[in-house]
Amino acid sequence: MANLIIKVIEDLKISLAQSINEAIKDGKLLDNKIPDINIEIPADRAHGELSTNIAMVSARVFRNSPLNIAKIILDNLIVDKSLIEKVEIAGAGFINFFLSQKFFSDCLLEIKSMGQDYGKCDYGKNKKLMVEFVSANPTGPMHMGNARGGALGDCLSSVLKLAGFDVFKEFYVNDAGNQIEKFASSLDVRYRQIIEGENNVILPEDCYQGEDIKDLAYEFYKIYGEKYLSCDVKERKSKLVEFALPKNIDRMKKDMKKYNIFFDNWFHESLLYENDDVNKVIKMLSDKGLTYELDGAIWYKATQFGLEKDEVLVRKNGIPTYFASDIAYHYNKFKVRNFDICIDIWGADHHGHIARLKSAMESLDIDSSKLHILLFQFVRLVKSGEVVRMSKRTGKAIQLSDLLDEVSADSARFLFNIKEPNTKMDFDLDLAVKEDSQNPVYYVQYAHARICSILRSVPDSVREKLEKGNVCLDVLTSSEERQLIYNMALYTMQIISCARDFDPTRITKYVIDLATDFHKFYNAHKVIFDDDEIMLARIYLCICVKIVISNILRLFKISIPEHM
RNA sequence: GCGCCAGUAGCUCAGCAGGAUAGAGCAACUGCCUUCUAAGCAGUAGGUCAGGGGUUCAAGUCCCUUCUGGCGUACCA
Repeated sequence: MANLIIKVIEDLKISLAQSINEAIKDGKLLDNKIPDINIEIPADRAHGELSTNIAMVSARVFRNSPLNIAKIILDNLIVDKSLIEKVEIAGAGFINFFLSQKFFSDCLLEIKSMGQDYGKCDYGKNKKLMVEFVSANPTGPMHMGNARGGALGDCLSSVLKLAGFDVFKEFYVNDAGNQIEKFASSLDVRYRQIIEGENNVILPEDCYQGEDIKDLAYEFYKIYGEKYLSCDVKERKSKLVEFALPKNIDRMKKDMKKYNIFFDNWFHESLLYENDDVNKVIKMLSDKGLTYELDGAIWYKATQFGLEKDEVLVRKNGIPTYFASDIAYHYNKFKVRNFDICIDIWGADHHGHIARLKSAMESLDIDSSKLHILLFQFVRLVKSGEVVRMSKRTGKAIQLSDLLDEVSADSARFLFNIKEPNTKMDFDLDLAVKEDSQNPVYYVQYAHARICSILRSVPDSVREKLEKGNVCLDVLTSSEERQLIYNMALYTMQIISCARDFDPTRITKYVIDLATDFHKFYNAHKVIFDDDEIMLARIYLCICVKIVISNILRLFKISIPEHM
């Protein structure tokens, strides 16, 4: 499945290494260790399609000038002339490679023959990987942060899958512990307020203040009336939670569906309590002498591992902390379900949790480097140049569902994947609903629709020739055509680099670039015109661009319009 | 105070494992549709890459430091 450009680069590295070894053998270069050979993509195509800085990097090792070293390497260098037509030394000692017309033609043949599979590779082969994302608290509605995390997590999962990983997507439902207790108390107060009057029952400050709690209590009241007013508090609370929690979880599932996100599993935190897993990991830590009791609480000796302070595992009220159950959860991911790599996507406000979780994992003999935490910074919603905090319609804090009422899932998924996760972002509502080129998702979709339009106007006679396969691609020599082909040639490498860095946002930028290359080509050249040979080649090129663009849109679950 | 993240054109941001002359879009100005979708393209103008040191053949990119902003520093999650 080796992709053409990747193969060319690998071969080139071998050739360069051979050439250098040859020169060492001949005494032309000092017999020292050769630095790693890097092949780069020059920013300026005047410098060729590929280049290496090996002569500069090795100047010190060989105690020679970069230009001399480059000359010596070039003297011995044997490359595949059918794919690399020119090699030159430039600048301070770069060695630049110019790819042949055959390479460009072969790229198109590869794309066309792989079709929907173009971009697939085995970079992550045999690696079982989990992406856990969104994992919104089920005590309330989902917010803008969940929207960003959701788009990032889902698209990252797709990229990793394409890169060959065995990907499992999970939503962690925090349906246990302290915040459920808080949820219960909040519901309880609201329920009693309905019956006894708002002024007669006070909502404590540490309860959830949101309107959604009131709504849930009211729904409960509509069904059961005052039935649970006089019963035991504990029973009332548990009835309220039993009623409200599934409703919230259902709503999250609906929101996710609307957002085109489907999880392989919704993992309930409560399961860790039912199976006593939380107590088990606490006991494991205790058995290693890593816990102690103070003020009625059980603490983890985090300071023993260089962290700032020790952390509570079990509160004095007996309820384990989020930290404790998260240790159990990650123990489950690695030691029970045997994932090789786990990626957690968190809002940046959780970053303080990383060090202690990793520390606890190491204490449980789990290699914490297998856990990657992807942090994303906060999102602000902006409309008409102003920050929007509340929904005008409902008067409540902006929720994910409000966003999706205004903005298409296509637009939201794309725009949340434009900015690198670890930078703050303003989500521009005006831009997101705009159906023109300013909205990058339309810009890309438009390129696809344009191609479809061209393909629709291909004359039947030409279509027949195309199907017979009599296409000579060597006539695609203009700078626009070459740029377009070369960019498509790099797609698989882009996928690998995104998978390596766990960053889906580069693919978004890549497809925008590709769309630009296509629009430029479109304006510079006519596809349907009187020269059959060139027409056939350009149609073939268009088909390939359509393949790559639609592969990416499909990857990100964004619609692929044929007309716009 | 300490820790994490950020600071690039008037605005919003790219800059992919340090590479060649720092790039887009928006806003401003100028062109390109009797010809495959102008939701497009070409051009002009716009910069002390927050400041200062350092490492390197080469620094927006790495290190140190100062300044500015966000977040964290709970028996919240």
